[in-house]
Amino acid sequence: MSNNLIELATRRLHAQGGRMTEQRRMILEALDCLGCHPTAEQIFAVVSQRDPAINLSTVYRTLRWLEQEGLVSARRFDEKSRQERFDPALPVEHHHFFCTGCETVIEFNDPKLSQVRAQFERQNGARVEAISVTLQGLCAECLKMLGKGKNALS
Amino acid sequence: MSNNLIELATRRLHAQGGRMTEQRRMILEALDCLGCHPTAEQIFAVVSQRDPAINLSTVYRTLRWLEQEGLVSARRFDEKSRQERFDPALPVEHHHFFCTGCETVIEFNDPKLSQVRAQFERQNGARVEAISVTLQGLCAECLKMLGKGKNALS
DNA sequence: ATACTTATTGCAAGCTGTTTGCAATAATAG
DNA sequence: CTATTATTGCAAACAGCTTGCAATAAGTAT
Repeated sequence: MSNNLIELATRRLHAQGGRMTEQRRMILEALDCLGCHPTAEQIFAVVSQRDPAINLSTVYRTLRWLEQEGLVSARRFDEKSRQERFDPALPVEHHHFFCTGCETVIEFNDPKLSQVRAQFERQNGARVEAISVTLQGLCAECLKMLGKGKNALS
Repeated sequence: MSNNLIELATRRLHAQGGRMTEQRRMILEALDCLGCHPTAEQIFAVVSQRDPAINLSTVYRTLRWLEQEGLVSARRFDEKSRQERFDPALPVEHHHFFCTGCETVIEFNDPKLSQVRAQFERQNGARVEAISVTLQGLCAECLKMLGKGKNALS
C-alpha cells in the first residue's frame, strides 16, 4: 500500500513529461507515513527535517498537483480552523471522524447515508452531487486518557 | 420571526452594558432578510449601500459577538472556499444543502443521522460531540434552468 | 437640552494560510 | 557532456479575518 502512491505519482508524472524530484518523493513519503490527514505545515515540518532547504511553496505545489491528479484529497475538518488537511485519496466513498483530542482522523462509512441523500433528493427535487459528513468528538483512546485524568485529580 | 433576532440582540446588548448602534441594527437586518447564509462580504455589500462609510471590520466584530452569544452560527460549506458563512442560529439540530448553482442553502434534518452517529460511537468506542453534514449539488430551480439551457443549445 | 463617560467605530496595519512571478537550479533527452 | 525545460527557493502577493488606536457617538447623569 505504502509505495503505491509514490509509484502511481511517478508514472503520472512521467506520462506528462514531469520529473520525480527528491522533494516530491519526500512529500509523498510524508503523506503516506503520516497517514492521519496532515496539514501542509505538518508535512513541511517532517520533510524539513530531512532537507532544511525545502520550501513551503514546494509542498503546496506538490499537494495541489496531486489533488488535481486525484491522488490526494484536501479538506477542512474543523469549522473553525482555516487550514486544509491532505490525504491520499481513497477510491471509495467515505467520511471522517475528527478527534478534537489528538487530531486523529478515523474514516468510516454507513449505508444509511445514501438513504439520507436519496431522501433529500426526493423531498426537494434537487440533485445531490456530494455528501460530506464530519463527526467530531473524542476517540476511544482520548476518552480513556480523559478518564485517567479525572481519576488523578479526584 | 424577523424582528426576533434584533430584539434578542438588543436585550442581550443592554444586559451587558452594550449599545445598539445603527451599524449593528443594519447588520442584523441584513442577516435576517438575506436569509441564505451570507458571507461577511455579502453582508458588508448590503449594508454599504445604506451607509457607505461602514467598515468591514465592524461587520466582522458584530458577527463574532453574535456568534459568541449563540445568536448566529458561522460555518464553511464549500471545501474549497475559505469564506465563512453566517446565519441566525436555529435552535434545533439541522444540516445543510448547498446549491453550487445559486449558492442557496437549504436546511434539513433526517433522523437516520442520529443512527449513523450512534453506530459510529458503538463501533469505535468514541464519543461523538458534533455531526456536520453538508450536501452539495443543484437545487430544483437550478436543475430546471439547466434543463432550459440544454434545450436552448440543442 | 448639555456635558460626561466609555462602548463602538473607521482606519490602517497585522496575521494566517495559500498562491504566484521569476531567476537560479537540476533532471532528463540527445 | 550539453541543451532543454520542469522544478525549485525566494520574496512578494493574495484572501479572509483580526486588532490597536484615536476619533466618534450612545446612553447616562446633570
